Parts: sequence; structure tokens; C-alpha cells
Amino acid sequence: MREFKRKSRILLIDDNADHLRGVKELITLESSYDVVGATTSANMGTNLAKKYRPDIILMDINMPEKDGLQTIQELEKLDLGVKVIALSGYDDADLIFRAMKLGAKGYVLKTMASAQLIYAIDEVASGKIYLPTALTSRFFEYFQRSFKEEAQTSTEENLLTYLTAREEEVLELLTQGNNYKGIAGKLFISETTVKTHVNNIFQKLQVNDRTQAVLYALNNGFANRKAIRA
Amino acid sequence: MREFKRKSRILLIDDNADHLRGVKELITLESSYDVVGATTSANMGTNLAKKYRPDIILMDINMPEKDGLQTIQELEKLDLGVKVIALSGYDDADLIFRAMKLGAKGYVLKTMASAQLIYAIDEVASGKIYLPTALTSRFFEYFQRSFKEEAQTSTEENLLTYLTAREEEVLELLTQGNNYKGIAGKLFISETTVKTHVNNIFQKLQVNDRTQAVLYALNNGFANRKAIRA
DNA sequence: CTATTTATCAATCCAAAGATGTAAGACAAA
DNA sequence: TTTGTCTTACATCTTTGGATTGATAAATAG
Repeated sequence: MREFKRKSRILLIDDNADHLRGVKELITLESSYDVVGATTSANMGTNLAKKYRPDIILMDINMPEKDGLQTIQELEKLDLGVKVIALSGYDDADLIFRAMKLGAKGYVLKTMASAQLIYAIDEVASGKIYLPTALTSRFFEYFQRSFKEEAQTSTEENLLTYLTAREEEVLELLTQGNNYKGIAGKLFISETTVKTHVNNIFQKLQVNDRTQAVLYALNNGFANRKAIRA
Repeated sequence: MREFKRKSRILLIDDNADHLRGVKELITLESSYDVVGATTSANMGTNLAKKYRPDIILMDINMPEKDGLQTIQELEKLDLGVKVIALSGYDDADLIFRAMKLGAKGYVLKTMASAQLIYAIDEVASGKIYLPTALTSRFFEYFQRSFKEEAQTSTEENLLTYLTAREEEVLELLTQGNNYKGIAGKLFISETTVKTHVNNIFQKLQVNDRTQAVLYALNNGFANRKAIRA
């Protein structure tokens, strides 16, 4: 059932014409991949991708004209099934993180050895994700830093723990945008009872109105809390 | 200024006593690390960590008694500066993702070769983050999947785009829990003007009250939108 | 078994929020 | 210039929200 393995088709996008030519020669001479297109324009690149349906795109993400990251996002949204490898001159953690977040299958530095670029393409072509060790470390430092606050608030003593089960139910319906009548209807209790619960919630969360209560709930892992317990 | 390099101190936590003993012997015999403690209890492990301040903890995350992931979270919150390597029998993407999210500096499978475990410790001891290639791929697949919806909604046509600049300002203050008076004060305009803006926002977002407007904003990347543009 | 907590409901009362219509000045585009 | 949009503003009216007090039954903890 598996189709015959053919040469992967590659599209190159790099606003630096010299570098573009260099990479093209490298791939043509030292690998068995087909370069089906090469352009210095991001917009043109998107069009070529739609036209030639390459397996892999090597995309420079440091382009002045149009942001390479944005182009990656566009390509992913088109859902062409193409695997994008980000090419960059910078090993900036934020850049790496954003590229991977947007769906890049690899991130390689322009300063890397030719052999390593070919290796990266091989890995990505075979369905894996390729990030050099050093960049993996950078990525994770950034990743963990961005989750650190969240991890702390989610276990920290928070006022939500003082709510009773019923109050949590009411609060959940509040976080779904219900008014008193809506909540009363969904819980099969009177509107005045709902008011009582909501007032108790305000006291416990030390807020003045429902919007603040909802914001408190969302900012303090209310949804997560339930998901974890479930 | 750099202090003399000493042997890294390691603490082992694994509810499987046999495996615990095996790893201890491996490290003692085939590496130059000091095993300063070894326990089958997660709670005891946390205490030992506080007492002996190891450089590295090898933590089994598949323990029935207490969740290893939860223990990692506790350790990170204590901020002991210890580097935790997650040890697991499973290469489940969700497990890997959660471990790394909580701050693990590495994730190795129990089925991996001894030499690779030592290598992982070496890497982590030197300040890097270690994930075997195969697990890195799994991690990123999970990572990118979890961001896919977000990436789509953030570019999708959404009702927020119809808001004027001023309305966005007002909405932002709404998402911070302000009432009419608060918004009027912060924007130096009258309360009735704020009401006008808010009503227009309701029309454009097709909602009935401020809570729904705030929820719509938060669920459709309102904060992100601003951060990205800035 | 009693004291406390929880869930339920009600009656007020006032404040805040929301709906609707109107309108003037600024400014930009056609 | 005219047209349209945006921002500002006000009046009026209705509905909803929030605070307070009090009360009852059931469950739970000590």
C-alpha cells in the first residue's frame, strides 16, 4: 500500500539572493532532493507552494519585506501538508519559539555546516522534527519560563478553594456568560437563590461584580482545576 | 571567580525498589556522580531534596502513591535550583509535554540504554536540557497541535476587527474588570460616552452584556492581538 | 446530639447596567 | 463639498445586578 518513495521536492524562500543560490547549489549537488523553486519573495513563495506543492520549504525568517513567520502561518493555514524548515541567522529563543509554535518542522541556523542542513532536511523529510541540540535547549528555557507564572498560580493558595460545590457550579455558569435567570433555569432553582450564591461568591473572591468574579476564575485556573479533577 | 568543579550530587526517587537499586548501582559504578539519596517515596524525596540540596534529581513520574509530575511542580516551587530529570516507562506525548512544562530539565525512558542515561545526566548537569530525539519529535507534535486552534482563531475573521480604536480601549478596560465610572475616569471622558461605546461594542460583538463581551474578547485573542502588534 | 455549614427561598432597596434616540464637532475619503 | 465614520455627549427609560436581612430544612462535623 505504501507508495513508491520518490525524491522529496523542495522550495527555497530567501530574500538574500546570494544565500538562495548557495543553498540551491548545495542541495542540487550534495543531496538527492529536487529543488522545484527558489524565490526571494515571501508572497511569491506562497504562490509557488500552492502551484508546485513541494514536500519541504526552506524559509528564511529574517526578511525585511515580509515576515517569514507570518508566511509560515499562512502556509499552515492553507494546509498544503508542506513541511516548513525555518532558516535564520539568529538563535534567539523567542524566534525559535514562535517558529515552532506556528508549525515549523525544523529550525536551522544559516551558520550551520552544509552537512547539518542536509541532515535536517533528511530528518524532516522522514516526518520527524529537527532542532539542533543547542536550539532545543534555548527553546525549552523559553518554554519553561513562559509557563512558570502559570504553574505557580495554579497551585498557589487561591480563593477559589473556599467555594462550595454549588458555588463552583454557579461560578462556572457565570464564566459562560449567563445572567441570573439563565443560571436559575439551568440549575432548576429560583433566581433569588442564585443571587445568594453569587453574593457569597463575591465575598469569598473579594470582588465587586460578576465580571471581576469571572476574570478571577479564569486567571486562577478555574477551568484547569475542574479538568484536572475530572 | 568560578568555583572549583565538584562532583554533581544526585537524588533518586522511584517507587520501584528494584529499579531504584539498579539505577543507583549504575550511577555509582559507571559515572563520577554522588548519589546522596534514594527513596521510593515522593514525599520523602521532597524532604531529602530540601535536606541534601542535590544538583540533580532523577524522578520516576509513574508512581501510584503520589504523582511524580506533581512532585516536580512542588520542587520547582520550592526553588531549590535542583535540576529534575523525569524517568518514565512511557513515551506518551502528553506526559512528556506536562513534565517539560512543569520545569523538568530532561525526560528519559526506563528502557533506554545505561550509557544514554549517563549521557542525559551529563548534559543536564552542564546546564543543558536533554530530550532524546524521538521524544523531542513527540513533544513538538503535541506542542504544535495544542497551538493549532489558537493560531487559526487568531487570524480568522473575528468580530473584534470591527471595533474602532476607541472601542478597543474601552473593551480592554472592561476585560480588566472596570465599571462605567472606572472607564470614564481612566479615559477622561464622561460616563455616558462610555455607555455609548460599550453599547456599540455589544452590537458589534453580538453579545448582551459586559461579561459576554469580556469572554468573547478573551476567547478570541484580544490580549494576544495587542501584544503581537506592539 | 448539638453546632455549623450548606442550599434553598423571599422581600426590599438602591445602584449599575443596558436600550434607544438624538446630536454636534472632527476628520478623512470620495 | 458632501458623505460617512468616529468620538464625544446627554436624556430617558427599563432591566438587571448587587447588598442586606431574615428564614427554613438538610446535611455534616465535632
